[in-house]
Amino acid sequence: MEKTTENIIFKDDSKQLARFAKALGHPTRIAILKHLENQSCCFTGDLVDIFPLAQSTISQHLKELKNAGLIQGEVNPPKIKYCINKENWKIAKELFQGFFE
Amino acid sequence: MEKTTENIIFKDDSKQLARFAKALGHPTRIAILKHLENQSCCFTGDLVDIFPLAQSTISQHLKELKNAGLIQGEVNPPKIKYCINKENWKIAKELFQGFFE
DNA sequence: ATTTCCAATCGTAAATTTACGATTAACGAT
DNA sequence: ATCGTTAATCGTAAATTTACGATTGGAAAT
Repeated sequence: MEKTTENIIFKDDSKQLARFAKALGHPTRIAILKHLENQSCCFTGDLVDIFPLAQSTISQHLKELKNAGLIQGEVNPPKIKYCINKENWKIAKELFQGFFE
Repeated sequence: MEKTTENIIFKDDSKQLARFAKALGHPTRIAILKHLENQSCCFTGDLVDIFPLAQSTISQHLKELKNAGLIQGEVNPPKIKYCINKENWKIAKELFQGFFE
C-alpha cells in the first residue's frame, strides 16, 4: 500500500474535530452560528439582510454548516428555517473541550 | 443590530475565532497539536517521522499553526523546537468555550 | 573552507474555497 | 394556470490550500 494522503490514518476524533473546525473557519459562518444561538432559528433571508453578501453565497455557507452537521433546515414553505443541530453541537462542544483540556 | 462598541468587539472575536478554527481545520494540524500537548514540545523531524508526509508539507502546516499563534518555535541549532503557545492557547480555549457556552 | 544536518522556502500543480449573477425548483396564493 | 416569493443550484472566475520535490540557509563539526 502506498503512502498517499488518502491512506493516512487519523483518529476518528481528530478527523471529526478537524471537520467541525473547518466549518467554523470562516467569520461569516461563525457569525451565522452566533446569530442562530441568539435567535434559536432563522430563515436564509434574515441572514441575507444582515450580511453584505449575495443570497447564493449565504446559501453556500449554510450548506457547509449543514454538511458539517452543525445546523439543520426545516422546510416551512416557502421559507426554510435553519436551527442549530443540538445533537451535533453537543458533540462538537465536547470535542473542542476535550481538545483544549 | 445597534452599532455599539460591543458589536465591533464581537466582530473581532468572531474573526479571531474563525482564524483559530481555520488553523484547526485540518486533521494533520490537529494531530500535530495533540502530539505537542502530550510531548509538550517536539522537533520538526519528529513529526516527519510520524506522518507519511513530505518534510516541506509538515513545515507548511507548522507555519500555519505558527501564523495562527497556536505554536511557537525555539531555535535550538540545528533543530527547531516547537511548543504550544500557551498564552494564545488559553485565548483560543476561552473563545471556543464562550462560543459553545 | 568544506561538509553535514535540519528545517524553511521556492516553484509547481491539483484541488478546494469563496464570491458573484443567473437560473431553476418548490410551494402558496391569486 | 399563472404569478410571487424564497432559497437551492449552476456556471464562473479568482484566490487559497495542500501536496510534492528541489533548493537554500544557518549553525556546528570536521
